[in-house]
Amino acid sequence: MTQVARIVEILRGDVAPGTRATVEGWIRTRRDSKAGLSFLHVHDGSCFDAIQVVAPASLPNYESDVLRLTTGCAVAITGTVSASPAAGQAVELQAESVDVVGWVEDPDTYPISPKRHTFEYLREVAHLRARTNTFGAVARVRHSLALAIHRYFDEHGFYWVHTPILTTSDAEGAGELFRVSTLDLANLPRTAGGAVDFAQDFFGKPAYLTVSGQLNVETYCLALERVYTFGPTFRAENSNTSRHLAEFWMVEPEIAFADLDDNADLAEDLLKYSFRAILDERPDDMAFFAERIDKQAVSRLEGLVTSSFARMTYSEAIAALERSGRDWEFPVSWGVALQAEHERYLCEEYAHRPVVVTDYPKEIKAFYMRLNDDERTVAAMDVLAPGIGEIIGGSQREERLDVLDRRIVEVGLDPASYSWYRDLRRYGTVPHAGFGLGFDRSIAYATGMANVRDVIPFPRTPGSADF
RNA sequence: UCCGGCGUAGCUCAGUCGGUAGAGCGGGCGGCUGUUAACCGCUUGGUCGCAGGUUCGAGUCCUGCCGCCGGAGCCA
Repeated sequence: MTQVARIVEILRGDVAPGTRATVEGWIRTRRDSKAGLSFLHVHDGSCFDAIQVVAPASLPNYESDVLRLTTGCAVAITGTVSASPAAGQAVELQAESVDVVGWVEDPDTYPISPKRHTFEYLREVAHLRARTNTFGAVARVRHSLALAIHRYFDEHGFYWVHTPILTTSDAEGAGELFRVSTLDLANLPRTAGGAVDFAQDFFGKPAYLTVSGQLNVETYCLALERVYTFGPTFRAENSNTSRHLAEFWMVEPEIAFADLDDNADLAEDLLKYSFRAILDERPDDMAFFAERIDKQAVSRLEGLVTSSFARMTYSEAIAALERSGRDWEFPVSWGVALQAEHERYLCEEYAHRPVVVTDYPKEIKAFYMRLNDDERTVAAMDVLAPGIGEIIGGSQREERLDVLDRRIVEVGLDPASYSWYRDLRRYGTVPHAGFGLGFDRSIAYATGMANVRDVIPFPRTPGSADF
């Protein structure tokens, strides 16, 4: 009886030499030898490496099938696992049968030919790019990081809360919203005044895709104490950068009976735990990233998990920027928002590691962030990572109803629109805090991939939502 | 949205001063070899993004449009 084995099981030695096994996967390369055999490299996604299959010319379908195999063909190969006599691999599979499950109908135009491709090109063939070394590695690291994040929270008493994707809250203030409607766009119902009559829409009012689960998850925080969201988030901003997606994944923990220091501790602990997990669980993929994508990929993570993050207040950051003697494109003074060039300096040149910047001027932050005693700043924090910029943004939340109302009015919003959010402050309010971690940005940071469009399977950006 | 750059073979690119379209890789054929991003030879392969304009002649110069990429802003 022959068992189907994942390639990783064979390569790591779980299948003893001499054992018959079947592997199922896709051809990466084929090399023929006049010694009377062909070498097939087969990958199945179970690990970075492909397995070398030795296909002897004595196979009945050697001429008809094996010699016609090209990159991308799907195969099922049964053979004997054996030690490899040549350098390059410890074990290989001596084929007894090679079944072609699916041919590549035209090797000349197969989009993933065995050569280097630019990432820009591969985005155009996103349905096939997962077969490449790079995107297979990204997929495995992405999976590993997601599971590590869930595991961290589970081990620390957090509950995963499924906050809604659809929302009718139109004033979250975190970005442009995608409208969701079942109205006939070509024949919109109108009110007497001529406006679109959203009373006839699916929810009886305007609806959108969520830009953050935070406000919702705060409600569960004030019941279960430690909670988090992990799901897709949507922003209809016309952002065209290597760090922005219209649909991205965000992790938003929220902790009760906690202040900004607890929040920063959590952010640092979570990042260290989950990045350490990548190093432990995906050494093969990370070695590839360090070799081919970004030489610092492994050393950067190793440094991150063993050293503490730098921490400074916004005021200290401004002072450091002023002392730098740099000629900033955007002049620095207390009260201005930190620009990309400032954030880059702080983590890449000033601290040489991730930096937590806290206590920003209230004018440049959201209304729900807790007002500090100085009445000028709020208990906000950003975590800045070298090479990628802001990967975390968070705050201690304003738990005092009178102060919250004052802030809502100050920024021009209507307290009546936040009735359930205000109720949390009316009924058993407690200090609490939380943050948003950009999951895709974290993958980019960990792998050294330069563009978040290449760390998510099917990127959505302005003007682009194919596949 | 703003600034900059780029659109030439399946892919990555070169193409000089405006003068009949090139290379590498891939694919095909052959050679060689327990090979390993193999190597050697031959070969295949083009709406030069689209539409106008200038010119005897445009891949090349001009105008408009479309698409993509990078940076900025917004943010995660």
